[in-house]
Amino acid sequence: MKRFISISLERHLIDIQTKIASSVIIADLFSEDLIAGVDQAFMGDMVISGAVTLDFPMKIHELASCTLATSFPYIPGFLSFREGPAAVRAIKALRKRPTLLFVDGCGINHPRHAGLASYIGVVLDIPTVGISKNVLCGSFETPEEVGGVSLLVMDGDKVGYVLKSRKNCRPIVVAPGHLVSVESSLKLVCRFLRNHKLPEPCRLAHDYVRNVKEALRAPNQGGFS
DNA sequence: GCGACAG
DNA sequence: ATCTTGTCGC
Repeated sequence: MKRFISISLERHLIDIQTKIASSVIIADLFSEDLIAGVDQAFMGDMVISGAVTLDFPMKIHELASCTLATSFPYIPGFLSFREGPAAVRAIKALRKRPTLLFVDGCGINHPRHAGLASYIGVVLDIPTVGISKNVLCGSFETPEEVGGVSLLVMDGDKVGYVLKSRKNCRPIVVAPGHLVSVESSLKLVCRFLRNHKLPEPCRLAHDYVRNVKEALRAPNQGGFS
């Protein structure tokens, strides 16, 4: 395999992640007043982030997006430096600040306990939960039954869960990002599951960012020009 | 040393 | 993540 960044830059980024991790608080200090989800898409050398806030019946309340030039390659363990900046700006663009944010990516279930969800949570000081479709690190047993859950462990510590959220779908990984306990991260995800593999905040943010991307690729094809 | 490796 | 049609299973 090839190196994408220098040893010195990697060391610097690891320092940043170590600081992020030291700022992370794993405890229930959140409210469910305004739930939100954020997700990113790529088009050429652009990163597009879409943030959505939800209303009571889990419907979209507000949308905001941010498109930036991609400034960092994808390197496992360093995703926050690639997607974090755009995500932070998309969330800041929301008129109402979320009180709980669902992020597509790892939380404390990360080599340095500083995944994208933790990064966004600390930078914005907003409670976050990380949801990923694949395991980056940690050991676990694969749940087979729908609704089945197993602990995700790292060095003897519980850092999250692997959840079989829907039939015929691979299990998803859930972990706290910031200001949410390990137990609550799972309860929250289960509470916002609605017959899909991913919880509504993530699914709606994903749909939204895909629409933003399509609109950028085909300007004026949405009518009213 | 070898393999794994969020999106 | 992204490139992509049909297709198998609920």
